[in-house]
This record gives sequence, C-alpha cells and structure tokens, in this order.
Amino acid sequence: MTNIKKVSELAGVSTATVSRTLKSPEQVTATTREKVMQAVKQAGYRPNWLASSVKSGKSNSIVVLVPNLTNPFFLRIIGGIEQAAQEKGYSVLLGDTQGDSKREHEYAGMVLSNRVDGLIQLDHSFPFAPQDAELAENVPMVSVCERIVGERKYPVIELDNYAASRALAHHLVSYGHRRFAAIVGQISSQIYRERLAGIRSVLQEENLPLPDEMLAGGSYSIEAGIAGVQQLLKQPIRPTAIFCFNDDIAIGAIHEIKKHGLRVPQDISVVGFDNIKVSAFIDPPLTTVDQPAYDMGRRAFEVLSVLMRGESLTRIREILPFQLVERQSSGPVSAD
Amino acid sequence: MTNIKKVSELAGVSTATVSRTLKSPEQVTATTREKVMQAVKQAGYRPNWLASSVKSGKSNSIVVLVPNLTNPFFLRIIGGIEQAAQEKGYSVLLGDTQGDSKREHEYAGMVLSNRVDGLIQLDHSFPFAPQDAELAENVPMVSVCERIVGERKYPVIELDNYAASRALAHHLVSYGHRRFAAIVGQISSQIYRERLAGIRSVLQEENLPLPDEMLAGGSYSIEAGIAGVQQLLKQPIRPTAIFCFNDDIAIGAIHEIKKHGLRVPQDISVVGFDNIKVSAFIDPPLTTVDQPAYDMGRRAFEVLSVLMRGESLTRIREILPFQLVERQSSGPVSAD
DNA sequence: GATTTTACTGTAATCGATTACATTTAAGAA
DNA sequence: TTCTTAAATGTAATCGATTACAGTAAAATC
Repeated sequence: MTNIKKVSELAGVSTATVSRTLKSPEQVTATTREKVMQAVKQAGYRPNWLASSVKSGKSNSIVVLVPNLTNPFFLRIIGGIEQAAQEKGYSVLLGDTQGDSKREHEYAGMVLSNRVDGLIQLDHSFPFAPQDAELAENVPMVSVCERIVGERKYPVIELDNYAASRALAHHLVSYGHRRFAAIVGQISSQIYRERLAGIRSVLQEENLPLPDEMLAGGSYSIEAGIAGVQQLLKQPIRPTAIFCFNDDIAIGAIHEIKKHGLRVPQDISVVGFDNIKVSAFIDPPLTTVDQPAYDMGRRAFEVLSVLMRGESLTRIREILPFQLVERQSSGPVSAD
Repeated sequence: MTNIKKVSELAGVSTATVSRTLKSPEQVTATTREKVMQAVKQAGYRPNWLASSVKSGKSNSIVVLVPNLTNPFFLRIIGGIEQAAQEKGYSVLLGDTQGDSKREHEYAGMVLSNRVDGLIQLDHSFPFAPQDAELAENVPMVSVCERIVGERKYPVIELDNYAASRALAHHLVSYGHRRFAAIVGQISSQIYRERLAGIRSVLQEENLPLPDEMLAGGSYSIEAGIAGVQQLLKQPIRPTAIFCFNDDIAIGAIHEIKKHGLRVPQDISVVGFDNIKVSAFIDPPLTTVDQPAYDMGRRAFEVLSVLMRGESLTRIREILPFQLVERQSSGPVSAD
C-alpha cells in the first residue's frame, strides 16, 4: 500500500506538504506542488479514506433502512436519496431489513459506532435496539413516507395520505360506486390508519358502508392482492370498487379478478397507490395516486444533511404533493 | 463522543484492557471484565468503527455499481449481494451510475482509496478512470450478468445467454412461427451479442430469416418496447413473434401491441428475459427466461469475498442455470 | 542595509482503537 | 516459604492522514 510517507520521501518533502498539496494547493509553491504531484503520480497514491475519516470523525456516509428491497416504489426513493447524497459527497449504505428487527438494530447501530453519520428509515419502526435507545437520542435520523413510532418525534417526509385517500374515494364515489372493499397493507403502520380513515371519512359523508368483511390484505405485495380478491369474492355481495393500498396489491388484485372471469373496470374498479412505473402499462392501466418518490428521497437526504451538520430544523414534518392519476382501471359502475 | 480512554478511566484500567475485554474477553479476569463492562454500559460506549478500520486497513464494505436502479431485476441481484454480505459482516454501498462514466469512475475510485474493499459491477464497462487503470490491476472486482470489457479478465457470474436464447427460439419455432422480430437492449454489451447469436443460430438451422428491419430497440426499458413495436408495425410484413431482450421491454411491447388492436399471443407472440416478479401477473402472463438473480448476487459476493481475502480462484467464470418459463404470452401461430 | 511582515515548509501532536512487548501479579511446584 | 511459570495488565508504538505550532526563507518596508 502506498501511503503518504512514501510519497513524501519520493518528493523529498514532509508528509504535511504532501497533504497540503492535495487538500489546499494554494498553500504550496508551484515548484513543490509540481514535485509532489509528480511523486503522487509515480507512486500511484490515493489518500486513505479511512484515515482521513478517523481524523475528521465523519464517515460521510448514511445508511438507508429498507423493509423490502423488491418494492419498486422504495427504489425510486432510494434513487432520490442516492442522487442527493452523491452530489454532497456522501455515500449510501443499503440496509435491507426484511422487516426483521434484529437486522434493523444492527444497521441502526452503525450510526452509533461512527460507521455512518446518519440514518434514513423507510419503515415505521424505531430502528434501534432497546438498550441503545438512550444513545440514539440525538442521532440524525429522518423517515420517509412512514412516521417513526415512539415519544421522540423525528423529522419525516411524507404525503398527506388522508387527503390522497379521500381523493381516490371521491373519484370512485363520483362514478356511482356504492359497494366498496379495501385490500390494505401492513396494519401496524400509521399509513394504514390514515389511508383507511381518509376512505372512511368520504364514505361516511356519503352514507356508504365499508363493512369489516370488505377488508382484506395485510401486506404490500402482489400475493396479498391475489389473496385479498379471493377472500372478497367469497362474500355473498360482490364489491364494485376495491381500494388497494399500493400498486403491487392492485396488480395482484386485477390479475385475480380477471382470472375469475370478471372485467376491470366494468365489473370491479380497482385503484392503487404509489404510481410505480409498470402501473401505466398493465391492462387496464391503473388509476392510482402518484407519490413523488424520487423527490421525497432527495428531500429526505437534504433534511438529514441539515441534522448531520448539527443545525436544527424549522419544520419537523414535510408534506409533499400527491396527484390523482386517473387511468382505465376505474370507471362507472356497470349497468347490471 | 465517548471514546475508549474515557471508559478506561471510568473502569480504572488501561485502554488495552478495555479493548481486550470487548474483542477477546477470555484474556481478561472475570472481575476486571465486570468492571469494564459496567463502565462501557455507563458511558454508553461503542467502539469507533472508523478507528478500528484504519488499524486493520479493511473497511469491510463493498460497492455495487448499478447502471439503473429502477430495473427490478438488478434489485433482486442486489438483494442477494446484500444478504450474503450482511452474513459475513460486510456492508454494501450503492453506486447508482446511470450509465454515466464519470460517476462510475468516482464509485470505482472508492476501492483505490480504501473506502471499500471490493467492487461488484452490474454493467459491462471497465469502471475505473483511464489514469487509474494500472492501479486497478489487482483490485477485487467481479461482474454479474455482464462481462467486463478489456484485456484483463475479471471473474463473472453469468447465465448461458446463448443457450437461453436458443431455448426461447426453439420454443417459438416449435409453435410454428416463421416471421420473427427482436427488440434488443443495450447494443454495446456482450449480452446483446450472445442473445442475438443464440436466436440467429436456431433460425438459421431452421432456414428462417431475421432481417435487419425486424430489429428494433436499443435500451432495456418499457419505453424501448413501445417504440420498438411502433417501428416494427410500420413494416410491410408483420412479425408473428417478437423476442424482447428483457421483461421490461416485453411489458412495453405487449402494451403497445394491444393498443394497436392486436392480440397476444394470437396475433403476435411475445417473449421476455429475466422473469421479474410482475411478469407472471400481467395480461397475458409473460413467457420468459428465469434468471436466478438472487443466487447470482449471493454467488457474486462469495466470489468477491475470496478475492478480498487475497486467495485466488479456481474458476474465473461461473454459469448459473436458467429456466424457460412458458406462460401465455406465447402460443401457436394463428390460422390466418 | 536592517527590520518587519508574509509565505512556505517542517516537526510533532492528534484522531480512536489495536497490539507487540514489558511488567506485574497470581498460581503452582518444590 | 521460596522459586518458577503462567496469566493478567499496562506502556507505548502503530495504522495513515491532518493540522496546530514552530521555524525558516523570502519579500516588503523604512
């Protein structure tokens, strides 16, 4: 390994001069600069990043905790984080937790041992182990989409899930639907409660029911959509519109509805949530709520970056705009 | 920041003893161990990862270069890498290059400056900047799916793309198709050549043509699939079967074919490549080649891990098995 | 030409943990 | 009890870069 000492010897100067030549060349005479650069090139020298980092105490890295790497929606968020991080010279460590708290604790621990400077949580759980909770008090941490549970409030970049769900509900109600169902996602999350509350509020205003037997699901997956439809279609009365709590669920739902010989949207309208790329290209194209995932990721890093600098935030909660994307998976209730 | 010195003072021992207590407790008396652990807990001490790493010269991290984070196929690979890495105590840094060589150089540089110990390339380009090429000679680097161009041969985990394409071609030929088209991916890659060669070899054996005007595409995206179909359908003679070089392209192609009022597979059969999750749930479900993406990721890390230990490999090329997945997007050529 | 100021470079301390080597303490043998 | 040996602990060097401080040389001022 070529280190700074070797270069300094080669150039016939001190290590300090080598370091200065590379970090603040204006402090060094043109001639010595020349000599040093020559030696650097000759030795093939690259400053050891680890060494610089111990000195500065900063790793210029962050870790992103993802419950599920296969969800394309998370990917867009991560893409935004990555882009913003890269622009500020940070690197992004990937923490695929698979919803396993042990793995979450492990990844979150990185911020306590200076392996990373900050943490972005895409799940809703408090990621630190109970015994680390106290240490984690003032750690730079922000969440995206989900709010982190617990007394301490951490910054969050989110969507107005309540309003977005209301928009979806209004959309379906305006088509004349009266028999609704929902295939929900992970029940422990804030998102679940807000989206359901949004739907419920509109239906209540319209005096429309959403009985318990019209609720299915429990995870954000294609499989949940399939199982959800199977369960719903066993009921004596068939819904004419199904709220799916994300696009993956909706894709599974549409697939299964067609498999039962029913048509979307003529027999059952389906709406999703997230607007993942493929949603526009399935048959029928999916009506959904567009979340600005990429921007949410970018913004999350920017907020985290403020915290990592030790500054404080003016706002602890940022709400980004959604957009209702009307496509062909939803339509008027059929004549029968 | 609580460091080892503070803990040693608190426990009334030397820093060496604290370090030993944590790294090799058997070297320490039960009573001192007790004292030290007490102090560790009281101080909320966590060893500074950066400091340990400078000493050991190892960062226990790797970087994965991804040309395109939004491709779900890459995600599965990354998931496999991540899992294997985590099991061995490594962390995974994400390098979203977007095909931009400047970003690639930057991320690849991490391995030269000890920021990471190894590199996994998911693209086919040699990721180092020209001036770094010499330094990069003996760097631990492996590629997945694609082979890295250049004289120096780096280990690669791949599929027998030639054979897989032949399987797809046989599948379509056996259905009686005679007018073929292909919507290809990135033309500069090895994969492109191998897949095309596989298809061509079968068609030649059957004395079937694949004229230049029946080739479209140029990137691995849904949009390329759409544009490809538009281009192909402008030709005087319509193909009855289209090879799409990945599932994203196929999804776009099917979407566009239907938009033209044609049916899949009755009018045109479509086959993909990769078997991403959603391919099984679109309409019609896609015939494709399943790549064991997750295992490829795992294996890539394992191979890299050998290189990072400084050992040498018995095989420089590993070929994992593919599987032809026959679904409903392909079928017999229609009667007309 | 003498003196002050400025610019450049070198010496050595520092970041925080690890570990070779030295030293002390305890255990075991005679 | 005394001596030998093994175990436990401490001291200080080390990893590689950065930087406060000191020192030297050159430029500017009178």
